[in-house]
Amino acid sequence: MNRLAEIAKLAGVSAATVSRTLNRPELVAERTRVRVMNAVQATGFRPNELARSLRQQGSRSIGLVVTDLNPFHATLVKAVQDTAEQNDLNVILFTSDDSESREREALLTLRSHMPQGLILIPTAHTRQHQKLLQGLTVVELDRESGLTGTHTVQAQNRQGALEAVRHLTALGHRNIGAIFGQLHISTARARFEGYVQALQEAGIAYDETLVRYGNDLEASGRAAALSLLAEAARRPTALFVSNHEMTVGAIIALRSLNLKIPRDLSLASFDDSRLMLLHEPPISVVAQPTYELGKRACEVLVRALEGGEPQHLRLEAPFIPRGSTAPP
Amino acid sequence: MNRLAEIAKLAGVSAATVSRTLNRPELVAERTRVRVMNAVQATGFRPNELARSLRQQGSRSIGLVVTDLNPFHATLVKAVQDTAEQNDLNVILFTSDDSESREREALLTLRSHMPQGLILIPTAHTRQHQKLLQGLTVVELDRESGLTGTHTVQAQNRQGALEAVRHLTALGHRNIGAIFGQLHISTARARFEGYVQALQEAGIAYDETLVRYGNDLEASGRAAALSLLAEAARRPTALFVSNHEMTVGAIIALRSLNLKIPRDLSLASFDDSRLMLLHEPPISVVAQPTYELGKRACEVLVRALEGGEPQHLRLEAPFIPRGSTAPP
DNA sequence: GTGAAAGCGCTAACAG
DNA sequence: CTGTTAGCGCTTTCAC
Repeated sequence: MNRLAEIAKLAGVSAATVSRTLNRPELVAERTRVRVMNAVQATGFRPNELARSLRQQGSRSIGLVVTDLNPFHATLVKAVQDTAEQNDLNVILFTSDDSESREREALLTLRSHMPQGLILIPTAHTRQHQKLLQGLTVVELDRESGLTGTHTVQAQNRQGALEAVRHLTALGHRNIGAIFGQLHISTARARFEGYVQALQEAGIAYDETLVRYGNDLEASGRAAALSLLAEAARRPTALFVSNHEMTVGAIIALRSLNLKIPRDLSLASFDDSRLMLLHEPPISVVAQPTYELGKRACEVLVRALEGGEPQHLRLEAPFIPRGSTAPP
Repeated sequence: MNRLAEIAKLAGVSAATVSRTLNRPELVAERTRVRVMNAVQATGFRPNELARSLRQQGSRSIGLVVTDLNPFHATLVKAVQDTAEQNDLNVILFTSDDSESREREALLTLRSHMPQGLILIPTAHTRQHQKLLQGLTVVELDRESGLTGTHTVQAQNRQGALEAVRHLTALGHRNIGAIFGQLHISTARARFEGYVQALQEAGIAYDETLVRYGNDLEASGRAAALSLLAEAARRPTALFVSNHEMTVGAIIALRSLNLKIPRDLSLASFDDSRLMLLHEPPISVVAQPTYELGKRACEVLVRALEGGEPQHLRLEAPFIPRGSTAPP
């Protein structure tokens, strides 16, 4: 006997009535409703979500695919999770590690769970997985893949980078090194454009020997910083690093070279954290509203599920000058 | 027509045969198998997990309930996630925030998804949720609740704290302040015991005015440190903080009091991170093998699902002395 | 080695 | 307002 039928027997009604009481109580007579609810309370009954989702052709779950699980992503996940819970949704989490196969696997697995929708940090491979997104409400978070029909929630990456590098040029820096992610990732591209624009505004020629590209992980930031400081024809007096993990790598590199911030090199970076704040000196950063990004992504998804046009949110990412940036 | 039936038609067999081909290919003739697999490949078919789980009375999912989602937990989650994926399991994530209602909600929701098992960071309320764990294979991670029949995977908390405080006494400290979590949490209790033992070994009387208790979050560490340094009858010359977030809070407190580490106060803490490593001076820590903890928890769960005695793993948490600890 | 049929636990039409 | 019935997509007997 299934659980629902048990309750039904206990309350002396049919299974359908129990189901109705739980899902559309207004259709049930008060007397009956009370009787059923008592039985439900007494047994601690919860309908089987699998059966319910199967029957309803859709679950109360949403997918969340992140590219990694560093502190930035953890905050995003927490925000999505909290917001989902408020909307009676639960989250199936995947990590793609920016890998094509893991992303595909995540999307395939997700689909087989009949999710309501999907919040996704897209990767370079997302476009080729377009078919797997068919029929799903998709919110792209943090980055954008260029796919049409999806919603997007991201920071004002270009503007943030622009302000950071403007700050450096205003301090008098002319040789400004920079480390970005791969330029086919929208965030890296936007931050790169902000960097270039700030140079232009200051009348500084763009010099490709001052720029390196990593993969957003710490090790690549370290390698990029070492390469930049060892090889650059003109040694930079300031460094702009476009994500948190690579900044950590850069800081480690600077220490190994025994360079003092900001005396030997000014450092400005993307993504605030307590590490950046407690560093000596504190690091000047572009502060993305991380929790807010995740929260809004989930809210956009919820609204989208109720129907509506694609939404495209861009949250402000203010630059916060701190002790790591000084005149050359 | 359901998807399975579609494949069946395409391959000219019955639905049952398609199902067999996917799940128990050895029962199917080679010729048929090839034909079915071709149809599956061609269409990119994935069986509906909901239907499958319902029919099989069990899903391929495991629950993961963490108390928070700070960097420590993020690493645990990633480890569990990675290991689960290798075992063809997927993870349903919940955050309890150490709250009774959120933990109960998580367990109720989880049950309705027919999970294989559960990895759980227990809270003070887990014991009263014992009924909700009935029939589930449970691995307690990081902490232990005292429930019987569960598996446990945790660090050697007492030993770690013991070594840290021994280090402080060896340096000559006699007034050693300490900040712990609530003592009914097993990790806090074990670390407290390590602290007390180290004092005993050094012939130092335990002084309760030197001890504070927080809730494992940053703000409480800050408050505890301020209280300790402002009010303690004998001002401590060293401070042991028993978790990462509270250590961050303590560091902030020390700065606000303009106390220099280790000149004015030695600091030793629990949980390594890049923040601790890059802090100036680097913080001496008890380094839990965080990723390993999550990985082993998942491995224990997988093994437990195949049957077997309750396992109780305790991983070493070595103390790493760094620049934040010095003679008084 | 394969197909027909039943059923996992639930919800939605349809009667009454 | 409530009960009966069918069926979501799959797997698993049970025959053949």
